[in-house]
Order: sequence, then structure tokens, then C-alpha cells
Amino acid sequence: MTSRCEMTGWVRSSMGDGVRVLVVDDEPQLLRALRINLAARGFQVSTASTGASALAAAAKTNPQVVVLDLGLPDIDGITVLQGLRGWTNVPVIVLSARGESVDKVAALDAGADDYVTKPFGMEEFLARLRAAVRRGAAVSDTPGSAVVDAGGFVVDLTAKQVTRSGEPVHLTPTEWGILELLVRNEGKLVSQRDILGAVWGPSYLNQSNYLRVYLASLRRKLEDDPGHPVHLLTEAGMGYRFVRG
Amino acid sequence: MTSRCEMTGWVRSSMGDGVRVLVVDDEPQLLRALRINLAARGFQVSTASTGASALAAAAKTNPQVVVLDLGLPDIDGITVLQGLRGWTNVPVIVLSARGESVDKVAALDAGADDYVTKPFGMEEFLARLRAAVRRGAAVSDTPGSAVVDAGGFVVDLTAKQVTRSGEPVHLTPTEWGILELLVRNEGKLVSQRDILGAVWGPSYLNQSNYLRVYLASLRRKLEDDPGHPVHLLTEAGMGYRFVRG
DNA sequence: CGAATTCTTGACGACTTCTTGACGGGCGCA
DNA sequence: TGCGCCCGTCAAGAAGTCGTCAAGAATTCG
Repeated sequence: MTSRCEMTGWVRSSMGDGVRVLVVDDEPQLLRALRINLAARGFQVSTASTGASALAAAAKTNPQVVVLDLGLPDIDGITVLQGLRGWTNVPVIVLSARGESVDKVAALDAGADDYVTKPFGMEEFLARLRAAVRRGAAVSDTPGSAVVDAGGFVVDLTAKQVTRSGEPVHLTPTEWGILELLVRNEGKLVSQRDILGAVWGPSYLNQSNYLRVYLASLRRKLEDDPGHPVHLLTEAGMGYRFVRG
Repeated sequence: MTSRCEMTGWVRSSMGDGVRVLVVDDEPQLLRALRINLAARGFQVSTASTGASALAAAAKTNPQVVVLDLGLPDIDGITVLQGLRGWTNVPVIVLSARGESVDKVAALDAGADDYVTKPFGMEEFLARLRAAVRRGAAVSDTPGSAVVDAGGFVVDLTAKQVTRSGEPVHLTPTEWGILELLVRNEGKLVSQRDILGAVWGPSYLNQSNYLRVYLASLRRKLEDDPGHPVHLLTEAGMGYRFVRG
């Protein structure tokens, strides 16, 4: 609907598409509607329908913004909010049924950033969401961000996530293990034994064929021309090296 | 990583087998299962079943990674974690019964690196354990790279990389072994026997023709005029010497 | 419990690296 | 001057390493 903002609007390569948003609600229909709408606008959505799973999901995906319904089956939404605030200051948008102004005060008091009453219009909601992301980005970009931009792809070491031209790339645990080690030692040559010991354990130090298989897999997923890698380099007989574009 | 890489440098044989891991749990069965599984993968396991003994064991064995159950009989697991964090930043993986999400958040807030909910699959657990070891290894290895500028080329001893007028130069393992040894003994004369023993092993002490071949190769790659070397010098009958420009 | 993902394993060709022998030049010494 | 020694150079075969593929086993997830 004629919204002027989205499309290329606020999308910046630095911040990227794929802003991670966690949606917590116990109504399947609303959950589905939000997931579809947000995904269509380039957000990377994860969801939870209980307070417990919400906290777990937050710790796991480290979202950049959280949408939290106060009416959850197991734990009070306010409690969930407090649980989050004990650990992160990610922006939280609270949803609640209309008129519950007592809830509203309590939520904002507990550290919510914004408050939306159901039912709500999608445009308004998206606007508030974007505002929350903007605010969050302003404060959270503090320490040496654990995000490495390789040129062709971006590795977020804390979120354990890789994006390529905005699109998230799915890596298996082993693939991520190798990539993480190489990226954390950017520019340095990492010997095969080091990788095998760190990823597979101390008793796999000679299984160099594993590395061949997984490096090939990583290159297929991350390199523009997997046959002639630019970032994931092999030094024959010595090891592997990650370099930025 | 954590490689000391002394003179003989990148010798192929032994590296950190037996990563030291401390497992803290009060369930004898789980403790036993973990000990067996971890030992089978080459880890060097020590265990504790109370918070007090855990702190003592940590101080004694100085583990490279700690697995900590939150439900201990004497001290709260969080307290143990804080006790550890008081003097070390060893990676800690927290175990907890499922659903105790508040505990998880509190644990992560107190400095845990990861958490696993019980019951858990051994594969997943091992993957997280290796990831923790990996992170610990990556950060502990950050003393600024030792770089030697020869004038015509630059040798980065930690990254194992040589650049010439900005462009990286590719060296074979043997070439690097010789160059590293010479550069680490900058200005000193290194006898042929020393080089042969360090790079090829004690049973190649008389294969001086190897050195001729590889020194020629190094000069071709690094010297401006390979026929009249300036940095990689020969002392007839004695050995070789590296000097800066 | 079944389906899907992920991991392991072996084999092959292409490529890189190592080894080996031969040849010639510079230098000191008889 | 002639000889021997040591070194630099070259090239070709041997040996080892890497990328790739595919299929079976193991594990996770719904």
C-alpha cells in the first residue's frame, strides 16, 4: 500500500536486509500473518509461541528487534521482558489487547520500547518496527562488531549467521565451525591440523579429506566462482586462509 | 593455534591433542557418560560433582573449556560461574534442565559461552564443546603478528605469509620452513645441517643439494636479482644467512 | 517412527610439490 | 694452469595433495 519507505528505502548494504526479528505470540494466525508480512519485506523472522521458548530463541538467534505479545500461555509477558532485559537491551515492541493501560505502563516500565494495541494496521506496525530497529542500531553498534564483511558475503560471528547479497545462507554445524575458525583468524594461515582439532576433536587430526569435502561445500555456498575461490584460499600442504575481498 | 612455533616451526607431528575439559555435574551417571565419550574423542577429562570442588579443580587443572551444570548440591551454578569469571575467561558451557529459561539468561549474563538443555544429544553437545574450544583458542592467540620487513619483501611469521610490493607470494611448505628458520635467526649464520635437520629431519643432514634447489627457488620468488641475492646470502661451506635490506 | 538433513567414506583425475641426477661456473690451492 | 670443491641452475619423473562426486551411515527433527 503506497508505503514510501520500503523497497530500496531504508535498506542499506551495511545494515543489510535480513534484520533478525523475533516474534512472540500465542495466536497462530497472527504469528503467520506477521511472519509472511515481515519476510516479504526482507526481515529474517523467527517465532515463538511461549515465554520459555521466546527466551531460548532470543538467546539463540540474538535478534535485532523483538515483538512480544503480553498474553502468553505459560509465563507473563512482563516476566519474559524482564528476562530479556537482564541480558540484552534489544528493542522490544509489546503487543496487547486494547485498553489494558495498566499493562501498558507496566510493560514500558519494564523496558519495552514501544507499545501496539491489537488490532493494529500493518503499515503502522511496520513503521514502529522500523523505528525500533533504527533505535537499536544506534546504540548496539558499540564494541568492535563481530561482523566480518568479506566482500561477497558477510559473517556475523555472534549471531552465527552468514548472509550473501542480503540473503541468509544456511550452513551446517561443521561448515560453520570451519568458517568461524578461519574468519576469527582472518588473514592468517590455519593449518589443517588446527582446523581438524578444533572442529572435529583431537582424535581426527589426520582426516584431511574431511576438509576437502567441507571447504568445497563452503566455497559452493559463499564464493562467486567456487572453482577459483577468492576468500577461502588453499595453501597446498600448509592449510587454509580466509581473506576479505 | 596457541602455537609456539619455535625454530623448527611448523613441524608436522604433535599438536594439541588432549584438550583439557572440566566437567561439573552432580549426577554420577551423566558424569560417567560424559567422561567416557569425551575421553574416547581424545579429550583430557577432569570432573567435579560439587561447586566447591569444581572451583578447586578449575584452579588446579586450568582447563581449556568447562562444562557446568547449574543444579549443584552445594553452591548455585551461577555462583560457580561467577567464581570462575573472577580469574579466567575460559569458555564455559552451561547445562540445565529444560524449560529453566530464566536460568539460561542469567547464566549467559554471568558469562557463560553457551548452554545446552538436558537431555541432549551427544553429537550436538560435542559440536558445541568444540565450538567453545575454538572460540577460546581464537582469542588467546592474538599477540600482534610478528612481521619482518626485509626491504624487498615482508615476512609475516604468524600469518605465515610473504608479500612483495603488496602482492602475496606463494611459498611451498618446504620453502616456508627454510625461510622461517632463516628469518627467525635474522643476521645469524645458520648451518646447512641445522636447516636440514629442522626442515627435513635428522636423517637428511647431508642432503645439501636440497638446499641448493630450495634456496634458488626462494631467491627467484623474493630477490630482485636472484643471481645476486641481497637478503638470502650464501656463506660457502658454512651455511646461509638472512639479512634485511 | 519416518523424513530430511548432515556426516562419513572411498575413488578418481588434475594439479602441486618434492626428489633426483646432471651440467656448468666460480674459487682456492697445488 | 689444472684440479677439486662447492654452489647455482635446470628439467623430468616420483610422490603427495587437492577438488570433486556420489553413495551409504548416522543423526536430528517433526
